[in-house]
Amino acid sequence: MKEMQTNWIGKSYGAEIDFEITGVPTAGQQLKVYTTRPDTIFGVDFMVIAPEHELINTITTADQQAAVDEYCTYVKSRSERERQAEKKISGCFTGAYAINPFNGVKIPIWISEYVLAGYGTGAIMAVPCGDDRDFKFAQHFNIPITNILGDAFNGEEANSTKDAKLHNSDFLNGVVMRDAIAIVNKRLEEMGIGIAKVNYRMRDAAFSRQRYWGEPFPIQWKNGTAYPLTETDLPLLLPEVDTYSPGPEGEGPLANIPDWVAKELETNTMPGYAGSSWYFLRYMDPHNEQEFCNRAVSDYWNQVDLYIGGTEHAVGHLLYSRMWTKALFDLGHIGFDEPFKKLLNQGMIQGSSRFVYRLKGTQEFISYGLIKDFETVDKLHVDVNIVDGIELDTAAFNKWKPDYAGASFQLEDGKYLCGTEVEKMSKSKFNTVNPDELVQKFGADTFRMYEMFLGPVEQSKPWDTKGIEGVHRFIKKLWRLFFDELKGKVWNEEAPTAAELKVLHKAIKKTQDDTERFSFNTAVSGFMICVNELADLKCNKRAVLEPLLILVTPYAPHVAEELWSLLGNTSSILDAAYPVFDPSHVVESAKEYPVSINGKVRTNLLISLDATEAEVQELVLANELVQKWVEGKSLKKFIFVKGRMINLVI
RNA sequence: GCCUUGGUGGUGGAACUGGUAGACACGCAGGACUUAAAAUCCUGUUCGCAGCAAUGCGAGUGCGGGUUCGAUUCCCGCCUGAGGCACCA
Repeated sequence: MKEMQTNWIGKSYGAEIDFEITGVPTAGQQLKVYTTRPDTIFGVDFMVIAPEHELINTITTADQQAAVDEYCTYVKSRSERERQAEKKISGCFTGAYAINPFNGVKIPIWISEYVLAGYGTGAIMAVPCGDDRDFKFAQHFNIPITNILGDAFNGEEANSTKDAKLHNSDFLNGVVMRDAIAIVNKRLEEMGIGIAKVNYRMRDAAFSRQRYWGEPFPIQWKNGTAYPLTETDLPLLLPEVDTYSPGPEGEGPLANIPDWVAKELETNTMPGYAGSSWYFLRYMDPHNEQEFCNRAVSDYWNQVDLYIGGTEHAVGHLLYSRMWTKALFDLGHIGFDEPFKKLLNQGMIQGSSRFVYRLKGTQEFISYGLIKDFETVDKLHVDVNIVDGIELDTAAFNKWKPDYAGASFQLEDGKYLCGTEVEKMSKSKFNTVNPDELVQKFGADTFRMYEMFLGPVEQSKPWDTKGIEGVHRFIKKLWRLFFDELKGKVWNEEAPTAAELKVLHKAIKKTQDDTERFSFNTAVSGFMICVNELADLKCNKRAVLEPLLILVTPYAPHVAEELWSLLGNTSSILDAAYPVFDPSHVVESAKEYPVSINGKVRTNLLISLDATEAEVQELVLANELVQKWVEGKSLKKFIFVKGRMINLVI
């Protein structure tokens, strides 16, 4: 996550260096390159400039003019996509040379599309022995390679290390590369031909959307120039509209409002992250007419405790939110420079897709197990709702789409079997399931709890309703502790027993711990255990059930609230005090210890937790089964971990 | 190619600091209630071998090694799934 953000920002430390250019029609020109490795300056064997670089026009020699023109035309003919996809090595020599400022060596200047115009200066110094791309380029065009790495360079592939000692590097010989960077930078600055520089990756982040729902820009256009509204005209509110359809010529819906257009107001609106980057601050002080949030108020509420979001927000919402917060912090408007205390990445619920295989050019469908016998089949997504497991309902398939009305099938064992794949859930993949049906059948609480019960929140997994019955049974069982189908109300005001209090307080502890560490699936299983045990104890006592309901509330809020009110409570369960764990209810006096002999469990012994190690050893050795194993051998070691286990080494 | 993660029964998963692997649930099998079904309840369910049985023995957390009295957990090497990054000099 942090790495994604780091990559997105793309901060790099390097240097800009000016090189004299020689052997060209127009004298006195300089080539400015950006490099993160000034230490490798004695290994520069050629320069590369981007095909869009402006120097091309003035440094290309007459001899090379035709070749350069041809190359630039070729590059223009290739789309961005092509350039990304097929990474062909291509380039062209300009005929010009740069001069290495330290040793006067003439360095040929090449053009290649592997250098991007938009980053750094659009020009690089190429060091083939230290950079993979430069190395491949040099090999491809037979450019001699200078080795400044000594034994660290094998001549077969580039080595990008910073830890080697420099060779062939004049005043840097023997210096570790990492340390040489600062030395070179200092020299360059003294010579007035270079400067240490931090670079960022530029992003095309359009802060503008052609839609209605977003903050309107307080911008007014006059003769094609944008002017900000004066402060007295703020806030600028979205106008009421009847329709959200796009404006003429693909503009935003605001372009449909005559009044808005007449005032020449900007018709685009701000993107989602404009408001979502700081709305949590406004929530703290929503009615403040003077400022976005009073400092005393934000000091009181402080940071957001928990941010739950998928990784897709890493470089979207989360990153911008952090940036805005840092800016507001620097300006002194808030007292913290990170918006969120804690981050939780929930996993994605994926879809489980099903496929059918159509013989090319026909309406004949081949069952999954048979497709290897055919050469050309089309693999097509099929609606998961007409597939039972992996068996296709062929009649439903015929009805699914008009095209398939006349489809025929090649079956295996009388069935048409589908292929499967786990993918992102998507309508286009026909693997979506509608939660409404499940909510209608089982209720929202069951649905909610089942999602939690599926497994750890941060894990992605395919949606599968196989176990939902179990959660639903649990909720019904919880209900039956209060109301019996035949007898009606069964809950009572009797005083709880020690055993019942133990069950309750075990549950309080477990829910607390598991919720704290976002282990919702195990918390749900804890509730199941608690309800199972209370049912076994036939406990229908209010004194136990009421606290349990409060624990359950975040997990099954509707049922909890309903039962809470049926118990006669007049205020919401959301306002009830959270139960306090009392360890005295769950203390054990004895433990059923597993007794291992050489690491294998051979028996269990119930032993008091008060017993000393010597007493335990005596008890264990007296045991018949243990004696059988120990017989004839000597006890080498006795391991006793109080409250855990016993191990005998013989 | 680089980085981050995961791999445990038929299935989803549990085991929090190295201490009884498989909690809880699904599914399956058998049983109770019922004219029947639904609902509910009870019993069993990692695999293999032996036994009428209670039970016993052995193997077992992707694979191969190591550390340890003891490893799903720690270390080394490998296989494999998922996600992200990738001409950024």
